[in-house]
Amino acid sequence: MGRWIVASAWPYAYSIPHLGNLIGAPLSADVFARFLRKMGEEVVFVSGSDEHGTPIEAEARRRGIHPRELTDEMHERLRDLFRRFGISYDNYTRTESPVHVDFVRDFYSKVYDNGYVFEREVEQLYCPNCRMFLPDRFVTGTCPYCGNPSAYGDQCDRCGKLLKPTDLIGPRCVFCGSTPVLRRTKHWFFDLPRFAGPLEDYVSGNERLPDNARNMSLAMIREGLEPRSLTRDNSWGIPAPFPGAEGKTIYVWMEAVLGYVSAVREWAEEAGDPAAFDTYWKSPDTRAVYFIGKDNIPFHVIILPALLMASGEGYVLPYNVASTEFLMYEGMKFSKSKGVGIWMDEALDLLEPDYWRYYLLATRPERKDANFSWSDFEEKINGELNDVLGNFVHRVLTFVRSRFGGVVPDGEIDGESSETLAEARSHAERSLEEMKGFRMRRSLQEVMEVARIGNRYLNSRAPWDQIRVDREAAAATIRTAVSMVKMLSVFIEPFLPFSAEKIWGMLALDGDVHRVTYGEAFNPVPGGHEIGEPRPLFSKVSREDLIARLEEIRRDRG
RNA sequence: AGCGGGGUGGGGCAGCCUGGUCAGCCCGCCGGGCUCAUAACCCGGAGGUCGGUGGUUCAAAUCCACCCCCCGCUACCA
Repeated sequence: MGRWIVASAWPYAYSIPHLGNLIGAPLSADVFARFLRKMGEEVVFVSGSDEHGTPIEAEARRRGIHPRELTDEMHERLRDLFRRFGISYDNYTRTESPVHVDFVRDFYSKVYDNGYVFEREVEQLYCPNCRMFLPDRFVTGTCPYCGNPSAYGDQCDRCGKLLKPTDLIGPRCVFCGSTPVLRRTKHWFFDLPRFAGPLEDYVSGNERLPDNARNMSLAMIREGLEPRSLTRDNSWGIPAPFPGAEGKTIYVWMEAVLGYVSAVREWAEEAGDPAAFDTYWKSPDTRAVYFIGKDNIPFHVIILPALLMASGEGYVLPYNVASTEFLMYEGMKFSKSKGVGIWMDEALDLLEPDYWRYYLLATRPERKDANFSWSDFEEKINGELNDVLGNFVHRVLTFVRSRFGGVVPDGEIDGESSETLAEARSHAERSLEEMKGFRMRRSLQEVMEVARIGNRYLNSRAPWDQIRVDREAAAATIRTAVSMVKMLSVFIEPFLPFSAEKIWGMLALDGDVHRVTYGEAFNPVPGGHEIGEPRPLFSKVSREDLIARLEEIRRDRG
């Protein structure tokens, strides 16, 4: 039996995640965590709201409220949305959690004591009106290369040139439009370059890392790492613990990544078993898996491991960083400002979560960017989720009701039937192999294959004919088919937990489908067992209706 | 610009690492079957020579070189 930390990227507590964010981290992580639990592994699945940083501080200032008021509300909304999507966190916490704050301060004290932090004076743009230093991204002006009047201090979105904020012609504060001035300030830096060697060994030695993550990281290491600033002049954040750093806070990124660690500590303490923290984070055989979008690779493959090393605490390095490519929306990038995409709250207003879970997992951007399109959505939901899976379950269960009075007949499973069960089983088992390799789309496909086999089997056995001439044979067919439905409910559970629960309920089986292990899935349903009332699991969707309703929802919300 | 990923029948993808048994899967299309089921399910068929060129090899979608096209990333936004 193994022990796993499943970590999902922390959403920034500023806006609702869209479907691309959902599949990239929380949903993928959830499927994996549920899979591990069914494998009988020890799992702790954590994430939380990332609530510090300039955007939130600036927004709070604009509204004249304390940032915490903003993040209190957003944290609750996020927690609620994840719950409604069935994301089975063991701990969904936040960076304002006292456990996290203490952990971060303690962690960086150790890194400091170990000699990996140094201070340096830098010049940075400062907005006298907002009375705050401006990160590069928050300075706007005219691009010196292409003349784009709304280039940002880090990059011009039109010509793609990388910029420094001081390159901009006519720089302005993005919040108030004032002209920023250069000011000197002191910052504390993490001496990342000193970990180049160990990092290179770690990255090149971890052959599980996806190609994109490994290659990108190795290239960065070889090009030369630079020290990373650990502090900011923001007031909203975790106070830096370094001597002389009063008034400085820890840079959000360098702090929020530690949430993976602190969230496990908090979970262990709340469970009344503080020692479990060390068991998870400090046992060399614990496997820590991170689910992130590809834009987060450098932070998880380079900076996080370096920080963990620098602490000297013996924390386990990432076993894998399961990064996904991006999801596009009708061929365009998701964009809140342009209204391109679908957001988690809207999705739940349109359909039950398993519809989204199915589509997103079947379309998961694993090796290249994938595209959400309504026509594809309609096709997959109607043709696969509804017609293949939903209809198979329904036709089997209604047959038990109408021909056997709702009682699974005590048919002896014959040769053909046991061959079919074996075939179904081999696909089910293959789905587990795919999952171990983080190929969730194929894993899901293999589970769906069980339903396809079931449909084929029913057609070839034709129990509606059998029952007129050979009730025994019909009984065998139906008991076999019911057993396949059971197999399906267990194997589909990580992907579609709500539907799995419905199927399990209609089968009226004992226990909890979320806890039952894969091994149990293969035990045939005994003859004489009475099932519940079958109800269709899904219904077909119409993209015109959905699009129209989405527009309605947006109108209502203003 | 550098780096990474991708280009396979009408659409969406797998196969490529470990060359031959690979041209596969889902959808769509055409034809047929069935009627237990949510006009669902099942069977058969047409359709691709695997972005281009050149090479390695007895043999290449699969290895090598060069070229073309699409997308993304490039670290102090989170």
